Amino acid sequence: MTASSRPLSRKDIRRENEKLILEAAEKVFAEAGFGGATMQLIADMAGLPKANLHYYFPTKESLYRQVVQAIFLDWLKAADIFDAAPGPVEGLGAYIDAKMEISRRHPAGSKVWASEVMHRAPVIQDYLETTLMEWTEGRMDVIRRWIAEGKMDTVDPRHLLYMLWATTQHYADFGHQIETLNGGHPLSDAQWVAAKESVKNIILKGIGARPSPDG
Amino acid sequence: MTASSRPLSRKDIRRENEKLILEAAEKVFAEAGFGGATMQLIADMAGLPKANLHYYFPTKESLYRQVVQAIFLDWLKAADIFDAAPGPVEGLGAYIDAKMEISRRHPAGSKVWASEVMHRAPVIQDYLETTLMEWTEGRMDVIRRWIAEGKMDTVDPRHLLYMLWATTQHYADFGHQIETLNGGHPLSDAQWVAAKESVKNIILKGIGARPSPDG
DNA sequence: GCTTTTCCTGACCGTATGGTCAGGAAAAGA
DNA sequence: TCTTTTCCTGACCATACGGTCAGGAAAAGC
Repeated sequence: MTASSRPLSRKDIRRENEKLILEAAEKVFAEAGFGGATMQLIADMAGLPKANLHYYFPTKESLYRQVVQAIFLDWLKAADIFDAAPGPVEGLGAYIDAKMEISRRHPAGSKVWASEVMHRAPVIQDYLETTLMEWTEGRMDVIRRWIAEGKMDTVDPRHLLYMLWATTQHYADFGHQIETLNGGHPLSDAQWVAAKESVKNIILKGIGARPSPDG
Repeated sequence: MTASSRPLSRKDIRRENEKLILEAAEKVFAEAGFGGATMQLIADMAGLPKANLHYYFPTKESLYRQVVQAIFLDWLKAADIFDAAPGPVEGLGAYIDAKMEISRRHPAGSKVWASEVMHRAPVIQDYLETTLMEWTEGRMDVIRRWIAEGKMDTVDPRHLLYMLWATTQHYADFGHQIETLNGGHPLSDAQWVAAKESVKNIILKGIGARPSPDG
């Protein structure tokens, strides 16, 4: 038997409610944009009175900021695979898989990020200039190393990264368009596999990625 | 000497003001999203009183609808090159060039489109289901023909199209992020050329596109 | 010249929104 | 048990927004 009826401690309550609010906020911000989202709608979706939202998050901006930050951290984490890999086939392949999986499982987050950047990043500009900049430089170094080691063609690592981001996030950000062009149905499991394979095949072949010797 | 001081005819006035409003609206909708945009801001940017906007466009929705429609028609037109080409190298190459050029010259339009689709296309869903669907089917036929003629590898034409859209539009929709990662400077002419070449090289090689015999 | 149509706009209105607050409930701490 | 701290919320407020309208200016039509 679970402890379902045990009275929640203060910490539990706070954690639980913040989670409820952040999840609801992510969905509403993704569907309506920052300007179109309303605190009332987020409150309804979280099942809490509006005033309670303002108890945990003083302003709409502060709530939005936390949503965007959470997404950004998630993304950074998802790219750890990149470094450990012996070469582009494994590294970029796994990275594409991971980002496609995020697009599938977490499309709202991707949309919020896209919307934030499209609006000139009013809230996370400092992240772009520091954390993302450093992350990007590091990944470009990895790619340059692979090129120097003859594991792939000489390509501009920056534009390769942009292509990876663009293609994988497209399946979340433009998911509605893709769904419509799929006859109104969400992509099936098999179709997601096909999408991943298509992306990986074209890009890995496109950069002349050669499998590592000891596969 | 130009006819700068000639009194404008009714038609001229209407055309001129509608153009002013639509241009201002596209920018404001792109920067703030539909929900964040205000008629007052659009009016200020167009240099007209707010009530005058409502004279030409009865509601905010109707103005937004016209902005999105204009963008959509622009995009369709830009893809004519696609059909006439003898093979993927020329056809897809020219298509990538054209779409990259739109991303460079017309980024606001791309952002408005992206925002509309991300919000489940409340205004142009019918376009997605009819015009875009037909357009997509037609282009996939062309790609299948090229595959059948041995001019490129066997790839899923649908996901190839998505990759083309994603990659080219990324340079408009995420232009701010790209600019930030470029040290805060917009891409130079040379950098745009490099971007185009990178995209074309990777994708065309990735699909095994073979140049047409009579180049 | 006279009438009709189109263009223009300051002032106004109802509503919805982000945010506040007083006051109560209840867990934590002593 | 008593006090303190945290949690909770209905009612309220000021503002900003989309949209209206009456009435005037000025081309177009005759």
